[in-house]
Formats: sequence, C-alpha cells, structure tokens
Amino acid sequence: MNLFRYFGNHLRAVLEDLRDQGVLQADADLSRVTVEPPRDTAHGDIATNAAMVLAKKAGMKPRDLAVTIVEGLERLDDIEKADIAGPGFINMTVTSSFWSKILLAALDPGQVWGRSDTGRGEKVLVEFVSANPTGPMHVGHCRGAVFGDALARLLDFAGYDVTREYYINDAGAQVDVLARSAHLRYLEALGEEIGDIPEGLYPGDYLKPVGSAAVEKFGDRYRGAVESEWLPEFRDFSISMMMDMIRDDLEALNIRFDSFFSERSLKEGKVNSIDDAIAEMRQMGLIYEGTLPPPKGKKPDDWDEREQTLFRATDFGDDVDRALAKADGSHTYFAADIAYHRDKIRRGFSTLIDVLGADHSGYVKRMKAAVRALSDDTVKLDVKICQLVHLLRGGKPVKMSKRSGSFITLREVVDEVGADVVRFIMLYRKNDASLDFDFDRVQEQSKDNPVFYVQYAHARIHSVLYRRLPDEFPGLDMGQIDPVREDLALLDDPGEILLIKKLAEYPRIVEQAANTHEPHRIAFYLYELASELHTHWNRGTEKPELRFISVGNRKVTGARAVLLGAIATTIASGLGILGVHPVEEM
RNA sequence: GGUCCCGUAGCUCAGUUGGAUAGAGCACCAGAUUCCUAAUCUGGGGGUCGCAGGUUCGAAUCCUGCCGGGAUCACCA
Repeated sequence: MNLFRYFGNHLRAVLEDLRDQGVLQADADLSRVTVEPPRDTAHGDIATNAAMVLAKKAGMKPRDLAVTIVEGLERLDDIEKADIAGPGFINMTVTSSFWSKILLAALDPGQVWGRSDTGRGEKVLVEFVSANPTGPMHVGHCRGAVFGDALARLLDFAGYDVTREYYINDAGAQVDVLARSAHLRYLEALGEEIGDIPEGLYPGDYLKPVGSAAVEKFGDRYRGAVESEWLPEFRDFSISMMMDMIRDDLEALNIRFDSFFSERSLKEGKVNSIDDAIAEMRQMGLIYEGTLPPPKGKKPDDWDEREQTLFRATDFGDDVDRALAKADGSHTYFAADIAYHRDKIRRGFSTLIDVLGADHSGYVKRMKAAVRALSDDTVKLDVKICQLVHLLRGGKPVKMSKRSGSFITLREVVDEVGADVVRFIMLYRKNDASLDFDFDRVQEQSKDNPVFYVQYAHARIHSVLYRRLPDEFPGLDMGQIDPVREDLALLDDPGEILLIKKLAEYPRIVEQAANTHEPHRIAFYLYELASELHTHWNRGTEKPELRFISVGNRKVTGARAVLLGAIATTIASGLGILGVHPVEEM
C-alpha cells in the first residue's frame, strides 16, 4: 500500500466533487497537485499543494479554496484532521488506527511489500557493462555493472518488464589484437620462446590459459601458419574464453544477464543490419554526403578534411552531424551502434537505458538523436553516465597503470571486500557524481560505514525475533507471530509511530527511484530507516518500558514484534533491490 | 574553444522532479552501558545552496549569462 497514493485518491475524489459542484473549473488541471510528506513532521503526515495550484483558475484565494477542500477531506474516516498552513498548504493528520494498516500491508503474505505496478509491464531494456571482451573486468567497469544491475532490479520491482543485455564489442580491431595476443601465448604453450610481448599486443597473464587451451583444441596445427589461416579461429576462441571469464567476474558480483548481443552478429546475419539500417535512414532522408568542420578551437594536427557519410544528428538535438563510415569505407562504431539500437527498438522496448562510463559522455547526444530518428520519437532512451571511482587505501590514492598491465581487476576488489560492500558503496551515491572508494573505510565496522550500519540494524532485529524466552513467554516464537492476531493499537509510543511512518514511505521511495532511474534513493532510505531503528532501540536504555521485549507483557511484546518484522522486511526488500544480502548475524 | 556532468556546513554527500524554518554522516565539544548487540545512541556549535539576473503565490531545484572543477571532442571502441 502506497500511503500517498491512497490519500491522493481520496483527495482526487474530493476535488472531482468540487469540480462537479462548479467550485473548480471543468478543465482544472489536477496533474500539478502533489501529495507528499511535509518537510517538517510537526505539520502532520501528509501535505498537499492542491489549493495553491488550483486557486488562481478557480478565481479564489488559496486559503479560501483550502477551507473548502478541507471540509471534504475531513469527512474521510482515515483522516483525523486537516489544517491549512502558510500560503495554502493543507496538512493532514492520519488517524492512529490507520498506521496499523501499514504494518499489516508490510507483512501481508498475499502481496509483496513495496512492489509497485507503476511500470505497467512496459518493456525496458537495460544495457550495461558491455566491456570489451579482451580481458578481465577491471575496477572501472565495476560501478556501471552494479548500477545497471540494481537499476534493473529496481525497475522489475516497480512493475516493468526488464531485460538486461550485454553488448559484446567483438567486431573491432581490438579483437584482432586479442587473437594475435592469444596466438602468441599459444606458441608459448607449445614451448616456443616468445620473449617480451611486443608493443601493441595485450601483455596480461590472463591470456596464458587461453594459449594452453588453444593447444588442447588445435594441437600444433597453427604453429608457423600464416595469420589469415588462424586469425578467425583464434578470435572466436579467445572471445569466447574472455566472455566466460567476464561472466564469472560478474557472477562474483551477483550479476547475471538475460541476453548477450554480439556486435559481429549485426554484420553476419542474412542481411547486414548495419547496411540495412543505413539504407533505411538514407531513404528517410537522414543521411547525406558532406564534410564536417574541424572541432572548434582545437584543430587536430592531422585533420583531414574529406567527404563523409553523415547522419543528420543536428536535426535531432546533436551538435554536429556524425560520421557513419571511416576513411577506408568500413562502418564506424557509431554506425554499428545505430543498427544495434534499431534492433532494440524493433524488439518492442518502449524504454531503452544505456549505462555508460564517464568517458562516453560525449556519446549521449548522438545516440539519443539516433533513437529519436529511428523510432520517430516514440522510444525513450535514457543514458546513465557513471562517473569515475577513485580507489583509495587509508585515504591515499591507489596507483594504477593500465599500460603496464598492472590494473586492478574487479575480481580483486570483490575478493578483498566482498560483493555486498562493493555493491552498497557504489550505490550510495548518485551515478553522475564521482565516488571515493576507500578499501579501509568500507570495511570498517562502524556507523562511518553505511553498509555496516544498515546490515547491523537488520541483524539487531533478527537477534530479538529469534530470541527464545522460555521463562517469560513459554512457547512464544517471535519470528512466527501472526500480525492480524496482535493488538497493534498498543504501538502508540511516539518513537514507534515514527518508525511506522518511515516504513510507510517505502513504496513511494521505490516509485520515485524507479521513475528517476536512481537506485541510490533506496540506499539512502535504508540508511535513514536503520538510523530510526537504532535511535528507538537506544530509547530502551533509559526507558526500559520501551524495549521491544516487554517483560511480563505478552501483548505489547507481540505488537512490537510485528513492528520489528515489518522493519526487517523493508530492509531486506530494499537491500534486495540493491542486490545486497541482508545478514542476520554480524 | 564546443559539449556533458559537478559546485549545498571545515570534509564526504542527501535534498521528495517548484513548497513551509535547507538536512545527514565525518571531524570538533559535552554526555549515556546493572539494559533486547555501546558495532549503538543523546545534545551542541557550524550555511550568501559558486556568482548575477529572470520566470511566480513560492527557486538549492526551472531559464539565461558568467566563475571554478572533472570528463570528452571527425577518422578508435
């Protein structure tokens, strides 16, 4: 149950009544009316701006209109009172009995708490990671991987039909380099002395197993053979091994894909989809032959002005038109990506999400332009750029040099701190802000560390719910309490009410996070919820009567167990969206 | 030089798609443990929301122009 939607519907009914009575204009715009928690909880439980938004058109002062709306609202059973404040806000206070409904909803076995149908089954494709299949995942891929996966989980939870896809860049020159590097390792595995890895090939040791595997597969058939004979075989073979390795790395982070889409498949089908896409766009008048101006202010030394095949990206919001063919006539990466996105559109997705690294920020406009052009603006493309992660150890930057091959792999990070920590920290920040990841800090067991803090709240609840008290309450299993049989009206302490109110926000947070494609909102909410729990927990230090286990009072203890159960359910649910495991013991 | 992102407390960051007196954590200061986990909690000080205009009942939030930081800039992927 979404509290704000619930009362939003109430409010809407009241406003429609007023419209029928002629108080509001027949065409009054109700879409700007919001129903949300007031900033200051002292104002009440729910606030609406309805009177302020609608007053002008109704020819009334906001406060006068508010009086009329309040009359309607106060007729509702769940509303204790409605006040008018400031320029015309209406603050509603919910009856205390209403809060019990929240707890019952949270623990209702017939529905999933927090799940939303806001997505209405709409098909969404989340493309993320898409790292080149030329080596293991390194730490730079980590954030996008976690972000994309959490976003997919979030959208799924919010009622979208989500597909997670990995685009394999297996068609460019880099996979030929991979094949040559693997071939060299193959010769090495055959016992040849290969010396230093030549400039331009991948030096990493991770290719040694590929070399050995190639010996098993091919024998010495390709020793001394000309490159044109072995290159295609070695390319396919090593890409496949690299993808296996990448899948393993992702698995370690608790990430799985629904689909892997090969760039090469665009060219190798019955029809070449890249040519086909270009032909289609040409027919639509989206393509011309022309020359581009050099970049303003910074003319590259080797600027070669020539005629190119160009997409009219500027007609769709881009800054310049974009080249589809290289000097040698082959397709640009962008051309392939256009064909790929056309394929996504044709598969019937109504929303596309691309999760990219910061180095692709310059790519956003052209891709949006392409999707607009190809879908006649019917398909939305949202590009989420994940900014850089700065690795630190004890506050000092961790040095990395990709050139020497000594970069830090994703697997090393996961092995050191654990997938749950990596995931939570990466999600405890907006995707478009850069992030510091300090190996020491993220493993601290203190409130300094948000992962720990939230996990600890869950473990604390677990310690109560699974406590056996044979002397106090023989036969009572707090983890098995049936909420509908408890007297929830006993939860009347202000601290308890605050906790329930915090719980009540959860469904709304889920919807907001899903609508904005911002999973970090879930992480921050969980931190706040954990904080409220710890606060209330410690009230029991000075006031023993507030402890969750109320000695000698089975009814109060039962009601509080329901509250704890609802909080634990919410924490576990939110962590589930983030792909983090709730722990029961620390 | 163009484009995109960022700029909020000493530091790291939230900020409910335009709402009321702008919030957390860290750090600093002062406190709480016969008690369900003190791995926690309570209180305190700390702000020109980068700057200047504009839009309106109302702006940290939207628009324009500046300033500062980062990423990126035909033909690589």
